Amino acid sequence: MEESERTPGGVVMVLGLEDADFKAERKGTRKKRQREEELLDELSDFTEGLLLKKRKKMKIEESREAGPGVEKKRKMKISEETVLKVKKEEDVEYPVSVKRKKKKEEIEATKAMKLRVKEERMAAKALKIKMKEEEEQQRWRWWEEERYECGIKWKFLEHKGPYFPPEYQPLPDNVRFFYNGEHIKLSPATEEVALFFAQMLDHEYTTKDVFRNNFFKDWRKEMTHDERRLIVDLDKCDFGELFQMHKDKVEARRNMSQEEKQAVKEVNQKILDKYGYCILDHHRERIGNFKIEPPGLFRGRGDHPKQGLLKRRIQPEDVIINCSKDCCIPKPPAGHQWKEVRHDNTVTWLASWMENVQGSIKYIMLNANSKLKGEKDWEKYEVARGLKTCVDRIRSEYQVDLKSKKMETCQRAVALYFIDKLALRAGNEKEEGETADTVGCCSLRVEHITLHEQLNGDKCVVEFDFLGKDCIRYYNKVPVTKRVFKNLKLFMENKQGGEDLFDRLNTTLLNKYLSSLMPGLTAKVFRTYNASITLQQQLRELSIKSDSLAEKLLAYNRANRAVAILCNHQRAPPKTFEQSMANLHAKIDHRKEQLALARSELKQAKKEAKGTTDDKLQAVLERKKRAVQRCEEQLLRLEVQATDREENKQIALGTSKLNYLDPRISVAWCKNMDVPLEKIYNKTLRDKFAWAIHMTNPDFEF
DNA sequence: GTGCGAACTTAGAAAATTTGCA
DNA sequence: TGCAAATTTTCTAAGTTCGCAC
Repeated sequence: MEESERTPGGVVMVLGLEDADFKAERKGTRKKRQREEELLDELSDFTEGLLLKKRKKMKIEESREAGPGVEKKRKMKISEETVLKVKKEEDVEYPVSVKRKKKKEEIEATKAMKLRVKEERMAAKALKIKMKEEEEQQRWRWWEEERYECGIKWKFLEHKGPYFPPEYQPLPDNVRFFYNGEHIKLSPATEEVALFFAQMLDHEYTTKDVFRNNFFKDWRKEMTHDERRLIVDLDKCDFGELFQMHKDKVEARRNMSQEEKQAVKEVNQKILDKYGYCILDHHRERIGNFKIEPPGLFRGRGDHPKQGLLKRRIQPEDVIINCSKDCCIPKPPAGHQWKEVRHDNTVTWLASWMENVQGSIKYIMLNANSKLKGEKDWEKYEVARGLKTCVDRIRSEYQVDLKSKKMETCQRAVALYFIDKLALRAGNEKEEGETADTVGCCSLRVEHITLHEQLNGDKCVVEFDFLGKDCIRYYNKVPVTKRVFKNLKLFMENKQGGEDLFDRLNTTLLNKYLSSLMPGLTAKVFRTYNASITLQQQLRELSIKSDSLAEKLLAYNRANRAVAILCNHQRAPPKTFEQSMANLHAKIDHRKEQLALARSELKQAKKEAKGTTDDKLQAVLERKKRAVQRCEEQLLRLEVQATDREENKQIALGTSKLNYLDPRISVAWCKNMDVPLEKIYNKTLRDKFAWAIHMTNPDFEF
């Protein structure tokens, strides 16, 4: 929901008026409004840094004065629009008999209305600026405060406990389950789990044997004695009516009226207001995941041996609460008790419970924009920057170690070479049969690499092919040094495909060695370092200050993409990709035609205006020039968009932006390139990286 | 030294919401 | 205005790292 809409009373009214007037303006209005808002945001951003709490009022005045360029631009735009509109109205031919007086009155009335609209719009904008300022002032600038002593995460923590999903509501009688063609009324517990399966019938999971078998095994555990005796074959189960009911519900939700949607929104907002925030050291902080995970079927990725098992419903009796001793302890739901209430300020979680499928602990933690997460994030990038100062030394050291006679040292050097060069993950050992078979660097097996003395003109090429985190395939052909190649041959000698490539190495040993080279250095720091340094280098290479905004953004995305490729951040190509690409190309063709037309009209106008000083003809000429320019810009934007989208087909940019790229590089780039930060960071990212936005100068270097 | 649990970060999919266009 | 596409947010699985117990 828009911030301004959330405010009760006046704001809604003002915005409502504005909207009504905009409707009257018809086509292109939304774009205009957006452009105006962008200008407004620019103005607001420009002033934000100047504001101080105590001088708020005075500063608002100052800020208006501080941005004359922007203000001028905005004013020019508005007056331009007014001129255009009046012009348009003037173009309308009135019957000769129409009284001039009436026309004059109408023009006056229109002018007055426009003035009113303008004033209202200005008022709404001023309010928006004010709200943004207030939000900024309310922001906890934790990065300006002193840090707590080692290990202490907070001194006061209060919250309402987690939000529990609603209890199961049994199916209505007209939704029936059939076994072997016969209608069976299931007990509530059996029915609930049946519905978990039915809801997934349009998902590939329910076609997989492992998923089906696991589900059936766990489902039978929920059945009554009689049900268990009767239902012995999943293939004889007919969930059709349950599935249909689910589909109908989804459809109904999609087709809800505006009022119904609003009502749902309000309910969710209330839940968020109550459970979604906590008080941490006198500041209200947003909680990241305040809801207990609802029961369902386990969706392990790839060939996960446990997919389909029942994730059982979590009760308050399973939940440990963590908060201050002296706070208002959260109350468990009526008739229930917490498993435990503890007061451990050396950890950041608010609540935790043990999950039944993998036996791991789940936590309720703070949002990424919180102090606790932000401080850690900042620290992460500082450690990565620290690596920059000693990476040359470390690299020469592992080059030397590649020649070591000691197998352990030699393997460590090759592994580190891969981690550094290819940004591979550390690769912990995993328990067989508990998870999908995925690997990282240290857990690579002989079967995951193929050595080529020669490949496509390159010497000493290593071909990698393995499943990494989330079962994402890593496939790469990399030329390596002769020494690395020779070592790999040695490591693979007399080994079967299923054996470990680095049999003398694990992540503990590797990280122990790394931490001896630099405090805080672990394998994953190399990923952060290489990602950030790549972004910085690519931005320097690709961006040109005189480029258009669209071209600058393409350069940024390309730099971002280089990192995503390095880190192997993939996504499934969108299902509608081909179609949407075709649509975009059709649009480009259409725009090209328009441009050709605009150009020929301009040519004609030039011809007509040549040698005359006729104001009307000159005005037409100017208009045609503008039209051509507009068309050219739009075409360029579309073409850039097409390139960007094509290059991005299977690559996920978000992960690196969120987790690997030092935000200060991006902030500094925006400042240097005069690119509004909003173009590359959405609201969530701006919130998460508030610390970086606040502290970064244009000359920042990673 | 090693096995394991706890705590935390990183990840893509799916759902929800917003935007753009005819 | 309604639909489709794009973007953002939510969800939770799947990693990494660290410290403790034996």
